[in-house]
Parts: sequence; structure tokens; C-alpha cells
Amino acid sequence: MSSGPQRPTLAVDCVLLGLGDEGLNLFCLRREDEPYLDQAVLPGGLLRLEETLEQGCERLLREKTGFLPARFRQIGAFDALGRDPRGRVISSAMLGLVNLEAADRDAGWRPLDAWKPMAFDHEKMARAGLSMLKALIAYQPVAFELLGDKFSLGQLQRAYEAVLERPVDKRNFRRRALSTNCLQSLTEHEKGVPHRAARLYRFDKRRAGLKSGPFTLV
Amino acid sequence: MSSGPQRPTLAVDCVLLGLGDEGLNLFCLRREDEPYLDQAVLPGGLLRLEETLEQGCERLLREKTGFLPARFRQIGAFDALGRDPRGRVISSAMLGLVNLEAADRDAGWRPLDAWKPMAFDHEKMARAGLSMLKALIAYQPVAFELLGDKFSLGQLQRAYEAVLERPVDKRNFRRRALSTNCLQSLTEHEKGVPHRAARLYRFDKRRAGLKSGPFTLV
DNA sequence: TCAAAAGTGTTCCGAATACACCCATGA
DNA sequence: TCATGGGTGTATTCGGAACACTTTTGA
Repeated sequence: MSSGPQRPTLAVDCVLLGLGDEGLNLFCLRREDEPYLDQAVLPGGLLRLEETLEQGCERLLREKTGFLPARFRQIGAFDALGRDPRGRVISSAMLGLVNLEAADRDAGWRPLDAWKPMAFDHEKMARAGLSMLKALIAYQPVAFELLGDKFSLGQLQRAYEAVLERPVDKRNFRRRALSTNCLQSLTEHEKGVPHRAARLYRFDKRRAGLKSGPFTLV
Repeated sequence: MSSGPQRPTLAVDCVLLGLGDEGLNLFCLRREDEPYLDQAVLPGGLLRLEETLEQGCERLLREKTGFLPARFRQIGAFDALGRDPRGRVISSAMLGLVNLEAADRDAGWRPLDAWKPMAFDHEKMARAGLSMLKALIAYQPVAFELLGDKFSLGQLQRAYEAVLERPVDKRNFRRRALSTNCLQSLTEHEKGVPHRAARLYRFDKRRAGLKSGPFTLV
């Protein structure tokens, strides 16, 4: 298997999304070489022989950034001929959701549109990741991955609104969120806010696993 | 890019599904070599340098079978370490829907369960393809890819029932199917059936593209 | 006392579901 | 004439959507 004909090389690129002050933010780096010098790129690189896609993402993010999402999801393979002028590389785009409350809010995080134009086909990847997240959030409890361990219902709602890019009715949202039974109500409340402090909740994976139907919070 | 460290090799494997007499059928071949000699395998193989995943699927199916689906969808990359004992290969599983009415109904088509055990991780791939199809059919007009150009509403319903693995109410189904406005009613009817001949329909892509919401036929 | 977000129920409407009989045809 | 699938409407139920005011807190 080592001396056959030339084969495509396999890479991974990470679409990292987090909650900014005004909607979702995407993490990018700046290209430091040609081609696409100075343009925005997703963090990524070639996959090594004995690692999985997820392990590759983790290694590359450790090299290039200071954070890791809880998990990665495959967005899909980007395989167009000529997508990388340096050679024949097929890249598996991976979606990672990051809690930005604590993470270093450096200039690497910006709204998707603020990064244009992006190098290679990375803009396509980012858009695919975004629309995957939009589809996912309707039937899987993924919004929690964007938040900290403890969160208020208001924060959870803002996460949904950021992903769906539309406002959500507060009362309907709260009723349905609580009726999923996967929110563990804490006695603790917010601190240091200039208004009434909201009750905090924790996401309870065990109880979330029980339901089989769509995760209809919206 | 030609003399760097060893990299994983990229392959494609096709999960081909078609409508059998009793539910969905899967196409498989028999392994003719070790490992997994004589077990069922999905048609697939290594990707060449200058081809896309879809082009690779088409080439491999032309070599190994007598039919091609209208299009392929990516199911996902299967990347577990050790999934192929012959070497480090990562495979992109691809879903293809085939109209079996005309295609050569050879022994390559059987219900999914009839193929067990399957070689490599191909059983996982097949199950992933099936559940992808189940998810897809609820909001995209994919059932038509399993049928011929012209079909009766009964056939369409049986396609849905096969994919969803549950019966569907006839009157509700017909009402909703017709209300999608993507069915072009023909004057033509079935021929040679031992009962009342059903009206035939054609799928109208143009009209299907207009709707944005979920394709709720079920 | 003001600003800002938390918290709380009810009504309405549309979509999904359940359900049974007659019709046309070829064998 | 019988067996087989084609073809047709209505009533009910459930879930989603719309909607406004009071409460709490820190500044």
C-alpha cells in the first residue's frame, strides 16, 4: 500500500462556532503564506497516518489555538478538483461548538460575514457548518455546547436565537424548554447583573437521552 | 507533497438502496480475497488522484455493477483506527438510491439483515445510510429516486412505507402528496395489473424547488 | 425611580391523525 | 363473481404561535 499510484491527501478543517455578543461567531486564522496570503482560513491541516479525524482536529487545535470544543461532528468532505492549488487534497470539514464565555476572546472570533473573503473553499465549509447547526438544533440538544455548565433560560434562548437567526417567543420557549425535562433546576442564581438575577440551570444528559422524538425547542 | 510522511489513504464505499418486494434492499458483493473472504461487502475502492468522491463511485460501480444511481450523497467518513486490516484507509460512505424496477434484479439485492455478517465496518455504513435516508425522506423529495419516471401514488406510498418501516394511512398520504404540488398528474394509467389500473404521476422538480419548509409527506 | 431583564397562562389556529366504504379491473 | 388494490371526506386531537403585564434588582 506504500508504493502504488498517487492518491489524494486527506485533511481536516475545523468550523468552530461560538456565541458572540451579537449572534454566532466563527474562529479563523490569517494565512501566513501564499496562496491566499493574509486571508482568513479555518484552522486545519493534513491528517497523520494513525489518527482519526477527531484526533487530527484536536492535535491541530492544540497547535494553533488555546481551546477545544467538547466534541466534533463531521460536516462533510470537500472534494472539488482544484480546491487547493498546492496539490490534490480532500478535506473533511468538522464542526465544533465552543463556549466563549471563558475562552480567550481574542480577535480570532468574529461574525461569519466579517471574515470574507476566505481562503480556499473555507467559506463554503463555514456556511455548511452553520446550516448543519441550524438543522441539528431543531432536534438535538446542541445549544448547551455553546454555553457554560450553568446557564439561565435567557442565555439558552439567546443561543437558539443566534443559531436560528430569528427571535423566539420567550414564554413559548420557556414552557417547552422546561417540558423537555433535561434541564436541572439549580437553587443558584446569576450574580453581578444590573437587573433581576435569573435562576440557573444545568443540562442533564441522562434525562435528555430518554426522549426519542425530535428535540423541539423551536 | 509527494515525499512527505505517510498519510491515510482515502476510499469510497457505496451504500446502494432500492425497493424490493418486501421493504428496502441493499446491494452487496462477495469478498473474493482475504480478509473477510466470502463475506458481503459494499462496492467500493480507493480513490484516484484526480477524481471527486462522486466520480470515484461512478467509476467503481461501472467496474463492478450494471447500474448507477441518479446521484450520490455523502453519509460520512469512517475513520476508526484498524478498520481495515490491510492498511490505514479512511473511507467516505456514499448513499445511492436506485430504481430497481428495470435494473438487473440479480442476487446482489437483498434486505439489509440478509447480508450479515458484513466485511470491515460495512454493516455500520449500511445502517448509517439507512438512517440517513429515513431522516432525509421526511423533508426532502427523495422517494422519487427509488421509483421510475412514472409511478402511481400506491407505489409512492409503498416507497415511504419501506423507508420508514411502518404503515402509512392511505388517505392522509394521498392528500398530502397531491398538496405538495410537485406531482404532475398524467392521463396515462398502469397496464397489466390484475385490478383497477392506477393513474400515473411524474415528479416535477421545478415545482418541488419552490417550497422551502419541510417536505412533510409523513 | 428608572432601566433592564426575569418570570408567568390562555386563546387560537392549522396540521396530523383516525377512520370505512364503493369502484374498476382482470382472472 | 371474486379478489385485489384504487380512489375518496370528515371529525377530532394535539402542538405551535400569538400575545402583555408584573416582579426583582442594581445603578
